[in-house]
Amino acid sequence: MTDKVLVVEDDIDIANLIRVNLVELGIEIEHEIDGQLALKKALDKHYSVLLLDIMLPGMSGLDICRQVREKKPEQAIIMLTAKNSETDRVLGLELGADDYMTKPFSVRELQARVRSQLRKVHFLQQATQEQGLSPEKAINIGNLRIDQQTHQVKLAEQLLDLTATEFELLFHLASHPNQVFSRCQLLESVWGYHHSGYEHTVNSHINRLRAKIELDATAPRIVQTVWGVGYKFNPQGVAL
Amino acid sequence: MTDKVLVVEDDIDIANLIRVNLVELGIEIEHEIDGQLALKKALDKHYSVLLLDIMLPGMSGLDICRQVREKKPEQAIIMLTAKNSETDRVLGLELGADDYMTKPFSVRELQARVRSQLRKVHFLQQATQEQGLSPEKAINIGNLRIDQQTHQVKLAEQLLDLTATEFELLFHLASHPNQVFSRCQLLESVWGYHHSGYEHTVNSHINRLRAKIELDATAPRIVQTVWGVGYKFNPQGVAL
DNA sequence: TTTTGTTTTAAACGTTTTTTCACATTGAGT
DNA sequence: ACTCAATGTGAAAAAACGTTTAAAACAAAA
Repeated sequence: MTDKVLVVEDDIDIANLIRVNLVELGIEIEHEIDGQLALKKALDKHYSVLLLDIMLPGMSGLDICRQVREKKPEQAIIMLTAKNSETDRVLGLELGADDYMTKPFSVRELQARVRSQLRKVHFLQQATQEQGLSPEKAINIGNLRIDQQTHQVKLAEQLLDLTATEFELLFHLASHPNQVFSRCQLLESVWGYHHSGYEHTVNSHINRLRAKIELDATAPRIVQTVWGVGYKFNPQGVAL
Repeated sequence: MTDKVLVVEDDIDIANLIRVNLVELGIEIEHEIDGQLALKKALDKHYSVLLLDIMLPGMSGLDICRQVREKKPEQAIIMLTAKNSETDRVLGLELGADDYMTKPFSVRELQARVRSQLRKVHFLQQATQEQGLSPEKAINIGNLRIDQQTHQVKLAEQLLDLTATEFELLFHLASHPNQVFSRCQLLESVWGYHHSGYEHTVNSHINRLRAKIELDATAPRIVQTVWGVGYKFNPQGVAL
């Protein structure tokens, strides 16, 4: 069964960002701007996960969260807010949210958190229905294995010691073999949208990543440069 | 989405005034005093809007405006000046500023103008995103395949090694089979408007492109010359 | 706080691409 | 065939880009 997620968010840009990146995971999206309408939908229909912005026209995300929680105690809810204030966070969790993301969030964070909720939901369903399966998300290409669960990377049975950023970078590139990403795109998907940092930073990380995964860092076969464009993951570089 | 605005202004008081009143709108601010550094930032990083004072140490705001506009045609720019002279205003707009404010300005005016630019930016982003939902990412004509995702070009299953410019040139021509483009038009669409260079450059690139894709570069069948007019892509040249 | 490790920024350096230019060639009109 | 202007060619200069290294900023842990 394809999971369905209700996104309640008034910023069209963020909503689209979420849509694109969840659809990529094979998740169906419904988008609602108005708080009141969203509440109605959330109560009437079935969604695997609710993604609620806190600041909304019509009704606060916190209100929606509380009312949904009353009627549907098992509903998975992730709160979403621009504020970074601790009070909101605490309040959100107290009102029954299962998780919380502060904007700006990276695409990977978004996917990870939603996936985490889906796993929980599926586990519950499995427990009650005594059936079901939850696919583990790990990348296996050639002799490269990237496991996001354990955050481990193995190349030819050799465990690599990557930092968090290096891992995300490699994971994102490897998730889209052969696709070229500009430094700007990488900043958006790995660091988070509208991340303000120099594109130069990407070079630095690519450099260190290569030092760890390439046999010969001066002639990269796995993470390759596309001149004047960006970087790409070359699956042939890890072919068995 | 939190928008970020770069304020380039050497008067600390004004800079603070701007900061306070834009933060109030939920906008993130970066402040830069020196013109040269500001230009670097503006080119390397991403900002929703640039607020440029004209009189600056290091480099004039007009120069910054011009140079940013060349590299980032879509960047929203608001010029800022103490002078009330019409010439500056005209000059600023000619150099590609989107809006103009003369000091002293009211807080309401500041907020209104910035918000107006943000609206435009968001609208554009939304428009391009929607357009990008069903993107013609790859071109397939005869035995020629051009893939934007991977930035790869295959001719008769043979992978061609094109530079970024060569790729764009071929892509643009192939996107409009049989349509003749003048060198000037090509400069505009491939290099970008406001490009200051000789039309002769196009010849050079066509030349190198032909050397790579044509069987016989002296008798081009794919990228053909239309005497006295320009160049065109001939689909018959790659027919199966 | 100190220490350690990571991330970001900056600068120096080497490479590739782009541009430019001089000259050769081609095509249209006479 | 001749001439003129448009186009093609190839090589050198200039610019753009990418890598590397080191240092600074930052954050986490001891």
